[in-house]
Amino acid sequence: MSYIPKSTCYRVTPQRRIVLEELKKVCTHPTAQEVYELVQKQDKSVSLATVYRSLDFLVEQELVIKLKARGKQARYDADLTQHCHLVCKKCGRVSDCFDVEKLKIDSKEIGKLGFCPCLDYLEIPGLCRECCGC
Amino acid sequence: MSYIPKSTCYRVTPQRRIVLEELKKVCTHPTAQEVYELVQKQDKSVSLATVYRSLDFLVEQELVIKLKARGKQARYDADLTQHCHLVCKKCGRVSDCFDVEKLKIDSKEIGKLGFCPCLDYLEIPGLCRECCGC
DNA sequence: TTTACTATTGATAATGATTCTCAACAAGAG
DNA sequence: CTCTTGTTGAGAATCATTATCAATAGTAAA
Ligand SMILES: [Mn+2]
Ligand SMILES: [Mn+2]
Ligand SMILES: [Zn+2]
Ligand SMILES: [Zn+2]
Repeated sequence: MSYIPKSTCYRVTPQRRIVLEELKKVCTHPTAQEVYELVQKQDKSVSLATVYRSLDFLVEQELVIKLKARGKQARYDADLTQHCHLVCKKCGRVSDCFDVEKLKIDSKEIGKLGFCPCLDYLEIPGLCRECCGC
Repeated sequence: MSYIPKSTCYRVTPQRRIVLEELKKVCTHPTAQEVYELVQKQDKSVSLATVYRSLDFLVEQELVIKLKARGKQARYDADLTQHCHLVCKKCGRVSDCFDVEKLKIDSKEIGKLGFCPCLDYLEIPGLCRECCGC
């Protein structure tokens, strides 16, 4: 009689697949607009709104990380290996820092302040090689 | 004959003074809108645009720090003693961490990656006491 | 297959924080 | 006072992101 809603897991659509695949190809931490341009090269019919929705979806599925960085546009990263980000305050470029040992942030000490840090989302502001004289 | 522009340093206007004074009173890292509401209690005639402009000005003068934090609105801090910020990913609250020794980020090691970090602008994402079960 | 239902999409409008425009005003130099 | 430039309030514009909505596509029951 009443229609029982199914478990609904057919969620890997062609659009979402393209977004994830294109994001995996690059290491530039592109903005949504930049992802859209990459996706367009694969399929002209995918809309910008769908790119935004796909990115949201992939972030929720924890297949993609969303970076706030500097600037107005968010940036995205499909590399899930633990690393943090070095964000240039001048040009906005985002580079990776995989050697997390270089960041000896003492989680336990911060924990005593009543705060559970997520260090894999850490964005360290500064100046990149090109923008920094030193 | 030609008018030589003066050194022009009469820049501490009443509006800017109120903005800075109100910001110094609080430790909540308010948004521009929240600063506007504080300023309104002192002087109803100050506009939101002026609050934005004053905050920009104070940031440029390095009297105020601008935080990107999570969320859409920027936050501001008039406390210039060296400290970093703990940003709750859930509720958005920003708290201070003055004991920078707790953050033993190795600037030299990061420097080897060709990046000059500004650790006094560091925002550490995580979960605050209220939002974290642990 | 046919039907019923729901998720997803493209196109487009709306939102909202921030920035810009501009005429009026304020203040310093002469 | 006069000239010039900085600052303001009011409101418009910008632009990244989100919401709306009708159309479509996928799924499962019958
Ligand atoms: Mn990365
Ligand atoms: Mn602070
Ligand atoms: Zn740079
Ligand atoms: Zn919280």
